[in-house]
Amino acid sequence: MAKFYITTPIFYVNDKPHVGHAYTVIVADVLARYHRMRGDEVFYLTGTDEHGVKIQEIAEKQGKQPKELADGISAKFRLAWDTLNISNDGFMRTTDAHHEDAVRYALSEMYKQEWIYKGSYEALYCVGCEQYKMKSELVEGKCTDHNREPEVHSEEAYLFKLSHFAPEILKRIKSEKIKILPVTRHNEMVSFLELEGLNDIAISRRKEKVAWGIELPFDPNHTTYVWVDAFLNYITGLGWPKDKTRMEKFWPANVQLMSKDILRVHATIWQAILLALGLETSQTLFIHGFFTVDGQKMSKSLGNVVDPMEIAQTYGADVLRYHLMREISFGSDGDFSLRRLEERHESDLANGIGNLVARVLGMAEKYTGGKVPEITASVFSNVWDAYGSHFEKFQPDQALSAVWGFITDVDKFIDTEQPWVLAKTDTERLNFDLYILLESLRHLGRLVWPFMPSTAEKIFTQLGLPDELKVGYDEGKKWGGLQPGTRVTKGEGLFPRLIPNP
RNA sequence: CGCGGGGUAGAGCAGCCUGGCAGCUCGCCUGGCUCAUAACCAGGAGGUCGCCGGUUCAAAUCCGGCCCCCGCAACCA
Repeated sequence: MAKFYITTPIFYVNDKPHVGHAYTVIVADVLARYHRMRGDEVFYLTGTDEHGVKIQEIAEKQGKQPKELADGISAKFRLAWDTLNISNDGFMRTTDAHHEDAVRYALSEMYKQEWIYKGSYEALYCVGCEQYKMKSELVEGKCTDHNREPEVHSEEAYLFKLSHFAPEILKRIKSEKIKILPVTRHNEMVSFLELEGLNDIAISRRKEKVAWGIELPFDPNHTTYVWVDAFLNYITGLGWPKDKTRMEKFWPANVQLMSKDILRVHATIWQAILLALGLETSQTLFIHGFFTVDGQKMSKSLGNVVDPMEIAQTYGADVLRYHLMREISFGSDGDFSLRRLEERHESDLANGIGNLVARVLGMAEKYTGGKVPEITASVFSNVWDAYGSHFEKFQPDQALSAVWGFITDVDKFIDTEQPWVLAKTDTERLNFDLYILLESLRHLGRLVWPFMPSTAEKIFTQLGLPDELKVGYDEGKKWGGLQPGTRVTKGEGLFPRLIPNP
């Protein structure tokens, strides 16, 4: 039995989840469920990143302790993922005690081996604000509030010997030992490393500056900065360093999903930390794009941030899952639009899968009293081959396309066979066709399960197959799994139209 | 010369890596069917694949140049 370990980034708890977070988590969920369906032993990890000066500041503004703030937002993420039916096996919080212990352990180890050394860090201090600034907060090198260049303060810090690992990392990326997908991202990283290389980076801040963080075990005046803390979740989530069996079974991760903005740090700093700790590097980094909303950048100031909870509550989790997986070509940027979501709901879900299921079960009730006929037969080309190969190539959107092609084939079959005529003229052929149709719905349920788990379960219920998910992958994709005599019932429509036609 | 993505039918997108009849969804037109959530099926109209040049028997696809749009600029998925 193969293992499959998949991770999403851990999300920063400065605000509640938005549709971009949801997208990453849904993609990971679809891949995780697909591998579970195949019978692989799966571990799916997500979580929240909770330390740092920003959290400290937001908490102060709200008159809260940082931990209190983090608890609240972290809970919102978990609730959102429950609502979206995300099947993660672990949820890491960087404030979990065993994570903090592990981070201290990692820091000590790296310090002992001199991968971490004392040096200095150049901080930018704006006298006007009386605050340190990030490079990203400056416009043309100036503080936006005071229109002046910040002073450069040199500050004691601990540095990580990232530069040492650059050649090895480049080698591994080139040889695809660390595989970066899609190809354009691989090329991007290779040229970045070849042209610019890597400098050592500061991994600590003075405690008076960033109090909300994990103290360095070898210097209580410093807390560790985001890198060591956040990245380690990918292995502390497996119980590292204590739980050796789980670590040995699942590490290295088969797929680490992320969006393009954090590729660089994952392909460099994170891999270097692993090397420094004597661990295997990641197998695959899969990079997806960003969303715009109705063609515009999603931002708080524009007020167009999409809340996945609202969408799920209005339309249903499966509708959002389907839409995101189908609409966005996996790996590239995409646009999120409610109008498109509603369009897809009507055409693909209501008219497509919803109508087909109702159509077939309606006929079964009408013509055979809801009993699966005694005849078994197959006519459709094997949709499973295309489906599986798309998944192997990390193209879940293509896999979905193949499933919808299958739906069209079944609709076509009904039109060609005209069961409503056969009902009057040829009972044997009618039964033959009905078996094919009902069995097709069983396959449809299985195909759709990784994407839309609730919908799949509804289909199985209507087909009288409560235990269908317990059937193994190879067994389940064979034709003829539906037993003659099974009692089927046309239940509630899967996706009632939002706008009934006149 | 900072990095990257994009410009393909009225709208939204795929195809480009690995050249070989330009494809999908929505919308529109015509026809069929009546089992189904007025759903389904067939046929059709609609595109100088941003512009210019090159390579090639053959270019949306490869190469060079230009124009326009959009992100990012080592913690916003």
